[in-house]
Amino acid sequence: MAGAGEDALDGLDARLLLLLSDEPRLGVLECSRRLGVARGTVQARMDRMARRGILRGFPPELDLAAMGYGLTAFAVLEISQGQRAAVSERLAAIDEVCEVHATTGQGDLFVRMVARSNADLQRVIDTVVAVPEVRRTSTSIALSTPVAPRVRPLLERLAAESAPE
Amino acid sequence: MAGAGEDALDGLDARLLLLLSDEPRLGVLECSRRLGVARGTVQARMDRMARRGILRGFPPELDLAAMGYGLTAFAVLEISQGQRAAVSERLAAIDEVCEVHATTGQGDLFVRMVARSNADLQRVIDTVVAVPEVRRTSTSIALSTPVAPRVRPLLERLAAESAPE
DNA sequence: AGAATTGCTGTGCAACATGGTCAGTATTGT
DNA sequence: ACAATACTGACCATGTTGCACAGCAATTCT
Repeated sequence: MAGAGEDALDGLDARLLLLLSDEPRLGVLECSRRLGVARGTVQARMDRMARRGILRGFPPELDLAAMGYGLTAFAVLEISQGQRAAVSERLAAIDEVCEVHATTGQGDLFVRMVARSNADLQRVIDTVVAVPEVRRTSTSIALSTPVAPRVRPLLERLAAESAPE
Repeated sequence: MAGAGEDALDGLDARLLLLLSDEPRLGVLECSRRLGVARGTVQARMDRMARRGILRGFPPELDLAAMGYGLTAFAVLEISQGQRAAVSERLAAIDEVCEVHATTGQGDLFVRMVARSNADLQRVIDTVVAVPEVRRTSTSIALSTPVAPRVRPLLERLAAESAPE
């Protein structure tokens, strides 16, 4: 065995995930061909990663902008002490709220939301700040996204670390 | 036709996307069965949404925490005027930087990053703030995620809007 | 050392899904 | 009334899936 942390991804796992990232609709068979391993191996790896919770599935990736929700905004909320759960719940009820994190530091909650237009965004922000336990908010609009959500570099590093024996 | 905005998603599109969100590995045939339409119809809808850029694909969804990257942190960067591109480029070169947005408001760039441990996070943050054009930073650590990235509510609204004739 | 375990390979098989095409039908637009 | 568009239901050849099997190598246990 590798000896070190055991239940970590090895090079093959990482290469498989990279392959699937690039061409997600590949079947198990194609993957096995491209990776140069047997089909059963790929199947076993995918099962194992799924069991471990690493590979959660293959959800459709939607482009909100293409769906009409061209605006993204972020908000940092400061809330009344002990109201995190209550506020989170209310935020979760707003369709346009796509993500909420509780954070350390000045703000307490960090919110990502989308909207169709400036007017729509105004409405969404108003809805968010209308949550009673919210004391102070500071919002900003995303102008561009120099780095879109990605995991690839980490996978590549894993693949590089484990492979070059 | 619907009469209104034409190139919008209709109820069937939305229901298809919802279905795929719930069970992403469903084949075209299964989808057609569950939606009660012909296979060709599903195929046509998926092709159309793909052409329009709405449906970008089916990338594997990975759980970074399960992969060992249990910590997520956010940073707001204030940078020297006109250096956005330069800074973005440097940030993109850092593996642990998973997302960067340029924003309005006080901060200029908003960064999401991950790390394996506190020590690792320290290192990552140091790397980020070491970018020369960065003037001021404020980082916070994600303690929890009351609302994980989601699109579902928007799809459900679409499905509800178009369907109930 | 010898035995057992584990992981990968390569094969075979039946069941099923895929992409393609085609004709028939309803609905919408001119 | 005619053309265009969208959906249906069927067909086909091909490829893929899930499963089980035996052979092999490396590693770990006793």
